[in-house]
Amino acid sequence: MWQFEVLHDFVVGSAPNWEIVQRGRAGNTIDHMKLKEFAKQLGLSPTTVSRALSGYPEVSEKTRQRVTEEAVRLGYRPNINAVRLVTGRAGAIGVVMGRSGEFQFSEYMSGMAERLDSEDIDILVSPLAEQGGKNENQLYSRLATSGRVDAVIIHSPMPNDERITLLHRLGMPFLVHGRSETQVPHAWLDIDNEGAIRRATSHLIDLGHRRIAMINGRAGLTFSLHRDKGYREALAQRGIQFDPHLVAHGHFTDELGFRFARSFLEQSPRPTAFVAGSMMTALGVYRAVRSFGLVVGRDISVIAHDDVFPYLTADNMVPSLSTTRSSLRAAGARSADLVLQLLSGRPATEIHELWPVELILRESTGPVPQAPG
Amino acid sequence: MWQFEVLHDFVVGSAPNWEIVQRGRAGNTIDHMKLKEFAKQLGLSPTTVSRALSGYPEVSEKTRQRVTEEAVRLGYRPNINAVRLVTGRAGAIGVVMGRSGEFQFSEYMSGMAERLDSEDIDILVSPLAEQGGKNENQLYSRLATSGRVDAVIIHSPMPNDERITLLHRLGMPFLVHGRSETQVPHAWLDIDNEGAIRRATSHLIDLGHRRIAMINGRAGLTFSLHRDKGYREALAQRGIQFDPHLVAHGHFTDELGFRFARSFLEQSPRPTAFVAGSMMTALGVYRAVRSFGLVVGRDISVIAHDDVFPYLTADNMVPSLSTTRSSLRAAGARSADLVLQLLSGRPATEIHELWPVELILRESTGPVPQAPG
DNA sequence: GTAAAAATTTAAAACGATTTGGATAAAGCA
DNA sequence: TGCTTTATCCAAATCGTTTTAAATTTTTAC
Repeated sequence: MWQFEVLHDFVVGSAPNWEIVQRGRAGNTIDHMKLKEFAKQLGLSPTTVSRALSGYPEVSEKTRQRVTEEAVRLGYRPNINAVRLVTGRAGAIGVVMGRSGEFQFSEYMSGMAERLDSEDIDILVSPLAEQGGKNENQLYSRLATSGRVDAVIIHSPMPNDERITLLHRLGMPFLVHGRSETQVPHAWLDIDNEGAIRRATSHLIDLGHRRIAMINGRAGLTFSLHRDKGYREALAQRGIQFDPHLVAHGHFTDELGFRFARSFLEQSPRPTAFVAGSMMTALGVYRAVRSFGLVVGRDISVIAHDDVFPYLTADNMVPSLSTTRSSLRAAGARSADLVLQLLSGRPATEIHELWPVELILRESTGPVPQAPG
Repeated sequence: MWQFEVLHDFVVGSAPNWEIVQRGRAGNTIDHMKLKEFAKQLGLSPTTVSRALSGYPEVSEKTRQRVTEEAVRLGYRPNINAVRLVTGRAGAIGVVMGRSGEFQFSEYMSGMAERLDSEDIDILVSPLAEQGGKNENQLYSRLATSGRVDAVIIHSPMPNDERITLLHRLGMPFLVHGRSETQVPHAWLDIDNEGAIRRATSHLIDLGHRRIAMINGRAGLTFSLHRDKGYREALAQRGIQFDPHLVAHGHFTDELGFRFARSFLEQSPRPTAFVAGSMMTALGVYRAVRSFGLVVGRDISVIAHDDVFPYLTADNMVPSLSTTRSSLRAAGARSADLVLQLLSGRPATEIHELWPVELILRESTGPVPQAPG
């Protein structure tokens, strides 16, 4: 065994709060041209200028042309905070980031950013970092009533998600990334987790596997339930008895993938195939399989769900990993799109989108070995 | 070889822009109590109430007590957009998210969120997604002048980073996560990349390694240069000739880790040790080493830099991975802290923080094998 | 050529807070 | 007590837009 040596600890200091430094109007050093001034330079009234820039019809095309051109030339841009105050719009979509800091998060966000690039809308990541039920509700409530966002995106919903009821009651538009069974009408975008896992499981059964282990997401979340359902359906269709000892729930980490996989492989007879919840989980499963002196793709088949990350691809694993695949980035982009539709008045009840999931077979899946165990 | 089968494609529709639906004051369904109303209920003037809530000294403690209590009871909260307009503060810190969507991003953000939880400040992720130099400047400029943020955080700086000059010129407070060599004074928080890699490399040399390959970050970025410097220094100290054929630059993906490592291992004599830029890179390196029928920790030593991710840990790799380690989450939290200090008036020139990096030795590093090549 | 209709433009009133510059009440001092 | 100082509180101005309601100009219709 090698030496375990810690040479340094890093130092994290503390700091004073953001105190009031100077009273009086603060603001940035940058001083913009104001509407009044700009209008005067154009020889127009502020009203006309405002309308011209906002694209209202009461202004002649010739004037609008001139106004927009001059705005660029003189560098006039409306003060966003004044606009927000008077219109009541915030120009931002809220996303709540949990303390756990999921690695999927940035991929989804990046997709959103891609779509919002052309709009004048920001993403507000709200540091509502508390965990757990009650407090979390309070925090969503604060976000919704804070006036900082025009809409909110809810992630990882549960079948009966209080956040949905809450936001609906508060009249805050929101999109659920995932699904819920609440009666409350709500817009959602989800991938077909049930179908994906059903197909993956069926395929494994087709290959002769009978003991198929399933490493699912956190218990209680809708997508975990859907995946569970798909898994059970596939088994039931082929008359295979469901075995609760072959199912586990938890965060998508390599650590849990490893631990769960190991505990499954210790069983006798051991499973001959795994359905893994994420790429990280799959890494753990691969490691566990190897630690038993077994070979993925020959002794043990593995299918994992892949959200398509640029930094970790199924094709590159050894052996290459069979996956159910759906682009999280695309989902992020489309989510942003749907939120914009929501804000432009499309009723939430019309916004339901279920994406099919690809099943891509690679080297990690194969026929069940002749003499298992 | 297994079948490669695509069963479905997902469908991404398009959508109309966020058009003007109804004119007239929009706003949310939620109608808050207003200051005037609230003040009247208390029998006080708006001025006093405002001051009481903002913590100014001109109000008696007794009154302040009453005001804050009643505010909670009656649910009064100042309209944030009115506050923003009048104070000129935005109550948000801006972060620009590149189109590439680094996996490290969410960990850093999560750290920021942790620190900002107690403050009334948001993180604004600006969908300034364009790539490349010129355009990116424009986009930073827009963010800085938009009035949407009070400060900006710059990531992955270059030694002579235009963004720094730009933000300084615009008078927008900012913190550099990383370092730069610009003359422009600026606040920064960085880890000691040079020292970390110097130490890692030295350690490998101590173990007898002479051909040490280095998979670095993207070329031109300050931290890549620092790491390069540390690497070269370590070699120079021991009189080992620097070999440019043993150095590569690129994004931190398993793919590049694999490809670079393979190309190095094809050389003769081949390297006996690797310094890898990130955990993902390390995954690729492990894979490449195995693909040559070699064993990490015996034939080939590997040290990688670890930003401490909850979902992928060095201890769990097989063999466990020796790392230079520094918590990105902690850096995020501290960054938020420093930005708050900056906003409260602490001069940028005083805010320079260099964090030492741990070197943690595990199983992936060992003495150079007797008959290499 | 004039009246009515349509197309432009505008002055002034919001939006909801903070801050200025005073006013009032309470406390301190001779 | 009377005067000054200090501790509280307040009315009105301000932040920079959008929107209302009304005024002007231009076009159309007869």
